[in-house]
Amino acid sequence: MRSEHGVSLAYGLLKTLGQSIVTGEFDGKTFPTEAELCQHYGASRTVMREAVKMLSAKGLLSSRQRQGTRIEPVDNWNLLDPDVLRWLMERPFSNKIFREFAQMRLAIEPTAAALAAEVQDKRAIAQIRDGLEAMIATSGDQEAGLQADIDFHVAILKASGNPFFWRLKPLINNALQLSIQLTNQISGHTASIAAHEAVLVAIEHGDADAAKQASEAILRDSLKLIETVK
Amino acid sequence: MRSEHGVSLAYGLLKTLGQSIVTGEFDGKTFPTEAELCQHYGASRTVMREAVKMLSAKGLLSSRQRQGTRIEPVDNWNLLDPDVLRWLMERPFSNKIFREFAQMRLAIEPTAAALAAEVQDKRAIAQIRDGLEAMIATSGDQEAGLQADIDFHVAILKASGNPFFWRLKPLINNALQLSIQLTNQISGHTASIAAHEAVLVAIEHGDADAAKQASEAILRDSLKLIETVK
DNA sequence: GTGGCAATTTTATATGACAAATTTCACACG
DNA sequence: CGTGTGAAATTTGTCATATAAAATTGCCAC
Repeated sequence: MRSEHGVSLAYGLLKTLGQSIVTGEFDGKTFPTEAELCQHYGASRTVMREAVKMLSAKGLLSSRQRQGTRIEPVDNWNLLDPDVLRWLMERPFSNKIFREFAQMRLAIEPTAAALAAEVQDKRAIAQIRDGLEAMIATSGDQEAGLQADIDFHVAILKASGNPFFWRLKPLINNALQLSIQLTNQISGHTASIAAHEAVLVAIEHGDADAAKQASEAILRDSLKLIETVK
Repeated sequence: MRSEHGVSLAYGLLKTLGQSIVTGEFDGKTFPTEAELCQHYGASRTVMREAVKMLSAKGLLSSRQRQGTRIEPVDNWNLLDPDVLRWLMERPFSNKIFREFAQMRLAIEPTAAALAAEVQDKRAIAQIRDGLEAMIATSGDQEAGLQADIDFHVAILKASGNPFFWRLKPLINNALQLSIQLTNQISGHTASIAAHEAVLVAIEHGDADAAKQASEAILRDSLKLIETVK
């Protein structure tokens, strides 16, 4: 999806610069001027400015005439932007942010599951079931199993009917895809098919409380797993 | 904060175009080409492209050579970007999104309050108290009272120690500031000072469960208020 | 030393030119 | 009549250069 993002110079610079910023490559130094950036990366001012503007839109940079471009305080970075979160999670020693993200999921997904039980969006619920069945079917294949796990969780967000929950899809996608590097295992999904099924059944039965409990159980487990990683 | 965003041409176009997109001004029509946009808004290609790139960074647009620029499906809009959410809430008939946002707060803030009770960040807790006291002190002044209410809630997010929660600050700021237009009243904060105090006290006592319950009570009330608006 | 003016630095904007990608269209050929 | 092939057209992507505007720095007069 959106493969063109990788190819154009502007999007390439977006990624390169974004990663450099979050990994702290510019810490201490003053951020380069446009001219220096162009020189360093061999790009024209046009594309460099477009990249800087995109990073500004994500809260990482800000520019002012005569003063130059600065890296914004981390508090202003838009953590909830898929690119930003991905860059943060890709860098070494990212345990902390994985843990914090898991904690946020723990706040959101059980509520989403409860809502899904109330809303009863049949099509979306069918997608949750598809995810679960794919998890079962792919219990051998790690790669496909992870994707099925992801599909299951994001389908619940969709079934909640709330677009704010649904919008976490790309974040969860990134986080779970990358979490393997951290835990060296597929978030234990094969072990927890029963737990996942409990969520689905509760949603299908319209039992909001049970759905919430079951979802919470899954996430507490995965949070526990992440917390074992030092 | 960031006053320059209002003045420069690029940021002006960002806002104008962003609002036009979310209010559906381009629905049905094909999105204009760069040349047409420049013509229409009297801007140079340089700034127009920078504005389009920023909107692309927020998920509203995407461009491809020869094919032109298109508005992305709503599902791809980054709802969790402060600008995008603000544009959506500013448009007429935005009840739905206010309700959905309140629902998300209901998932997050009680968890944040519980975490705050556990973490015991003294400085952040002091800010929660500051917010509450400002709410009491400003019970006459609507404007200041709202700001105090906002400060109270975002201070809890900060006290949770989780940057994902903390990142909701600008969203909540926007939402509460704008909610007056919707409900024609200051989210009933004067009436609920006791409820707010209950949250603070629970956090100070390190009682996570009580903090969660009390926070949930406040948010259920404000959600109820929003739901009365047709 | 102090106020103000001038020089300097850096981003902001404008314009023109060409490159690259992708669709459209016409034409030749079977 | 279909079909593929290549040329033309369209639109964004990239580059280079010039000028404007803002804000800092420094100098100079008083």
